[in-house]
Amino acid sequence: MAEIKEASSAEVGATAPGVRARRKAQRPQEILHAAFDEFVERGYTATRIEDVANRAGVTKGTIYLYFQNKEELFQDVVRKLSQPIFNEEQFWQEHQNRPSDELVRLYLDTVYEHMTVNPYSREILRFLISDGRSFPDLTASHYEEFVRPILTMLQHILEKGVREGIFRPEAAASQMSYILLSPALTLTIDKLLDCQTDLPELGDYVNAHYEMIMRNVRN
Amino acid sequence: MAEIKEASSAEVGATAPGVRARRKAQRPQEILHAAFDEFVERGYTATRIEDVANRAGVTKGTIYLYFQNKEELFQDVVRKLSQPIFNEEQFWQEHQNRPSDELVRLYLDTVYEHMTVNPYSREILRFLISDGRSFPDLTASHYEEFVRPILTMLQHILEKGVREGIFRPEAAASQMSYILLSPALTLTIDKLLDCQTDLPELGDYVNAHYEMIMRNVRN
Amino acid sequence: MAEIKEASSAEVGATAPGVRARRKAQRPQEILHAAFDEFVERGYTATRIEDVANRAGVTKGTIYLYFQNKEELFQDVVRKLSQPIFNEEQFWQEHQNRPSDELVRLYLDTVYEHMTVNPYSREILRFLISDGRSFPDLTASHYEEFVRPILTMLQHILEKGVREGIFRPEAAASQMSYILLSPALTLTIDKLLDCQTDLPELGDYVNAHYEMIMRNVRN
Amino acid sequence: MAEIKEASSAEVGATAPGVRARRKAQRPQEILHAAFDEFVERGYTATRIEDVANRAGVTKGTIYLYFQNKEELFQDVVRKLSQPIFNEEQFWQEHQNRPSDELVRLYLDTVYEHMTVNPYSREILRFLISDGRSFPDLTASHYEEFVRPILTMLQHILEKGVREGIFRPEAAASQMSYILLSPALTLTIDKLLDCQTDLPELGDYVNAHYEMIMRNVRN
DNA sequence: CATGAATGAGAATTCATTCAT
DNA sequence: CATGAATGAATTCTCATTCAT
Repeated sequence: MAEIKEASSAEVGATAPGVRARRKAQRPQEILHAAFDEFVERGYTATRIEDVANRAGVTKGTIYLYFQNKEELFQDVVRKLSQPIFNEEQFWQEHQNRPSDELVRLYLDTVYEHMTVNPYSREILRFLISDGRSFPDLTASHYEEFVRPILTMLQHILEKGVREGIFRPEAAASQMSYILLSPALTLTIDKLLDCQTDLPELGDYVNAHYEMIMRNVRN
Repeated sequence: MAEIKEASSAEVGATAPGVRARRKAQRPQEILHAAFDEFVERGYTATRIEDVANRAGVTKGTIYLYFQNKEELFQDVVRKLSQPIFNEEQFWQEHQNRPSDELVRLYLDTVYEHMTVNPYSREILRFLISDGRSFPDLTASHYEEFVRPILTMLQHILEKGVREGIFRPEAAASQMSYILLSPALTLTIDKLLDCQTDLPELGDYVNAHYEMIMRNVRN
Repeated sequence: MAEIKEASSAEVGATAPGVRARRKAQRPQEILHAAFDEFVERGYTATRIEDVANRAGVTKGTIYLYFQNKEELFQDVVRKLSQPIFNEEQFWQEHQNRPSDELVRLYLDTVYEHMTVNPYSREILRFLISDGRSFPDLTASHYEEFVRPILTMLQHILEKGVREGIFRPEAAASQMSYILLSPALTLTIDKLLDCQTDLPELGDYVNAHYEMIMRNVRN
Repeated sequence: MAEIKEASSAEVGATAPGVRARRKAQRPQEILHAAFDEFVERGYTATRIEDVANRAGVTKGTIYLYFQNKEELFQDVVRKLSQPIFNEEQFWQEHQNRPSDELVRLYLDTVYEHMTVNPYSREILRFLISDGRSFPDLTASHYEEFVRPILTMLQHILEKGVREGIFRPEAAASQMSYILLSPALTLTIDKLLDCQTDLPELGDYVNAHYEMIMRNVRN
């Protein structure tokens, strides 16, 4: 989490006119992160605004200067702290001319790297599973903006492989990317449950996942 | 839910001494189901005991005749409404002499049938993702009693296939069953999020899942 | 306390026609004693009817067969378990012709003996101090029936001593018995507070009390 | 009660920064007094936090800004509203060179004056008799801080009289002060019970008490 | 802008009392 | 008579939200 907070501070710090203004400009971010942490620890309903305020180093009233109410705060946490894994355009540019099986590997590495480094996606998934029914639009838009692109990206790689003839035609069937990505979700849920499942090393797991995909898509 | 209520009435109905006794015997089940429904709709923290009571057709006080407090009620919901998918022994007896690939198919059909017919496992997963950190033992024991057996069952089928030479030796590697079962979990989470993902028919999905497994385990 | 419970059982036991009837006849007494014990341990408000019932070996409903409600139960405990220390007439008959100073000693011994053997007076005093304002008539009538006679008895002894010329005339002044009996009340309060005051042996205390009286009343 | 409230305002009033701060500084005292009054009227258990709040002119929630819970409130009432009768050092300074019998009289006058003017000691005794068993440390520390010093003070006066030869040696025996002070406690209990005992004027009672003491301690 | 005292609508829990069996 | 399941009013305590300073 730290690296992200720092990233966001960095964005602001450089050109801000004074300490006061800098503080002020950061406030919403600081509050969002404090809220995120509290929501992770206690869940939405059990989190008290005052806890968020304390963690953010401000007082209750201040929260209400930046967020209408607790529900808005929650939704803003989900909306503003969600981070896309891929910029698809950039991915294609960076990896032009690579064979499709290598692209699958790069894709997978990126997905697991993101999951490893960054607790946001995982915990936001928890928020949506726990309290999403109270915020149906939020769930839908989060899915469209942050989940679907990941599936679409894989779909595009698979289609490329099919076009190139190294993947079998059925590899681009509609539900395929969905099924092929599943093991990553399984690992996520496992961490959310935090129960001692005896999983192997992450590296082995990624390899196994990669091989599973290949056996399904290769001609 | 229906089948459970009926089961419990059946146990008691015949020999119950009087109306009062019969009611008393059913109450805990009725309350558990009402609580389950409310927890599903609102989540643990946002559910009020009075809501549970109203849904169960009793008053607040009655809840406390049968459950110490809200936390115990929650834990009892998870413990008592969880249902094992397989009786492994019975599975083997019923399907003696079947070839391993057919067993995989039977296994998968059972898993998806269970998921379709019965909201308990799915919603209890939601409970544990949402509030499991407040009840760590609960999560652990639920995992051991209801989740691990499903993985173990698959593992045993895979091992049988390997022994018979129709599955490749790596099919019984430790993380394999974990990975191969993932698509079922994905579907579960999808339903928990209740967002309009454009999944195909369940039948097609199961077929795709089955084929994914076969491509990974066949020699 | 035991000896009193036994006393009351004994009264009934001998000639009762059957066990059932005997039980029934004892019920109110048993409930009163159970209630007394609970009130002593927890105080009036904090005592639950069910605790009383459990201690009496019956169920909640049964209490209401014998007592209108909790308030009545409390008042009956005070009224029916209060025990007079003296039967004044009997005292005079038994100790005819004794000199007055000896009567004072006999009187004092009786008072302290009663206090030692029997927790009722003390605890009923606690009840009245704690909750008497909710039952003003109760307090008044208890005072008249059980407290004033003790003071009057002493008053009469003092008057006798004055008549006989061995006590000075002022010994029979109106507030005198009140003041002279005070040390016994002090000891009672001390026990009610149950704080470790470093009082000497009871015997020494009674001697000191007796001497205090004598120094005040002797000519 | 008045004098205490005023005292606390005086401490703060002068330099307080604003109305809010001034209010905040007074609130705990105001609540303590309101709680005291309610506890006196209804007893600890029967007093509702809301009653205290209403009497203090605030709402329920406010009580909890200043006191953790009802038990703490009760204990703070006992601890913070208890007032020592004597500052022993000051007593000796003010009354240097007075004969011991005169000191006894001054002592007694102070005790009864305190009892007359100030309901705190009396009612706190009620609290401890009623509910002290739920707060054993409270009872013990109250005894040490507020009761024992009164007995010790008398003990010291008696010892001085013995040294000076005007009191007989036994006047300083350990239980003596305990016995000699008893009539004051009797009067206190009498007021707690609020039953119409036909006591004479307070002045006469104090005189009688004083004479009782003198007859016991004079050579 | 920021504060934090105050509010008051709830929510969990308890328990005297009733009444069908 | 006795039971004990059920009730529901009452009570403690919490916390999102407001607003005077």
